[in-house]
Amino acid sequence: MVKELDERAEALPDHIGWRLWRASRSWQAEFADAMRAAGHGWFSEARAGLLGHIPRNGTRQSALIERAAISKQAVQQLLDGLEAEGVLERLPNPRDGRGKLVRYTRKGLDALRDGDRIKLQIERSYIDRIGRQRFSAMMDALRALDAGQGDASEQAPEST
Amino acid sequence: MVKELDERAEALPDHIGWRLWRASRSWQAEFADAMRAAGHGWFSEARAGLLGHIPRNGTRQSALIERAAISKQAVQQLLDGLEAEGVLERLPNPRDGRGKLVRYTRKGLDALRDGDRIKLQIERSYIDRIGRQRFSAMMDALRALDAGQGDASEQAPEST
DNA sequence: GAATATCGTCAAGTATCTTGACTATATGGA
DNA sequence: TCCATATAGTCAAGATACTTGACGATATTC
Repeated sequence: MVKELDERAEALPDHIGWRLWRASRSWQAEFADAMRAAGHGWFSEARAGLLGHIPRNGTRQSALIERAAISKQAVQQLLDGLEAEGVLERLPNPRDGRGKLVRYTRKGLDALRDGDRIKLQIERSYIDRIGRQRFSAMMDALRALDAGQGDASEQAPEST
Repeated sequence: MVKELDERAEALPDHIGWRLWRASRSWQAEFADAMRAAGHGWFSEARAGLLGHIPRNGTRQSALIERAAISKQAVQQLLDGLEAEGVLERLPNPRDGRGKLVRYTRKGLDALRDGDRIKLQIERSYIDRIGRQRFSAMMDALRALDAGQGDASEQAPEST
């Protein structure tokens, strides 16, 4: 092994963007691993990002497009995949002949239930690691930040 | 416009994973936009993720592969792109005929300097929005979380 | 009912990753 | 000194997650 000078204390980032990125990636990876381990092999982070915008009672596909910060074609492709996996289904919108409604299948709802359980487990592990007070302070700050931005959707608890 | 019942208060997520994801995405987008606006049109989030692992004094390519949590081929492809953009250069490692050293070009160092400036601007805007105390509490919690995980690299301030 | 906007789809291309196979060099003994 | 094995990097092919552009069908508006 060639160990040399470039190997000494190489300074790595420590700013809010880096920390958020690390924490987010870590959470995503942990969650996705647990979901796949729970039998939801179709789960991916991109799909999770979309599912997070689909409430349990379903939504119009066009509403989804407004919310997710990606192109409508990307939304459609993700929906295609999720529909093919049997997680979601698309129905014609009885009130708009152009539109479609997206809703969870039984399989999708099962996944949401497992997802809720896993989220609580991860949250507990975080609280164990850094303490309830620090955890709460972090959530508080993150909520406050998000409230300040607001690209449309701002609401209360639920879903993936 | 067809406004119907599915349009009422659709519950959206509010758990730590969602909040981290939102905050991280928001920061990344703001930073990348500012970088591109500053003339660094080659900048992307994936590239930023790699650059964050390259200290200002350069590194061995293989050290980079250990740090970034992606395959060596992915690292190589990102390096190919960054080298083609003239942001980085790869030199033979004089102490290891197999290896290469990665270091910033003048253009790369200029980008790092602008990046530092932009990071400070974003940080200030965050502090303005949620207050210094909440901001510090958030950083503290994020650092504590990261320290608990540790996939190798843990160090002090610097770089993208 | 004609102009315009919205909803969804199809097609094609790009960025960012993956795994597998391979070459070249280094290292650590017999 | 030579051989076995590990390490550093590359090449090729493919998957996933996006993008923009073009389009048809239905709604809305005047």
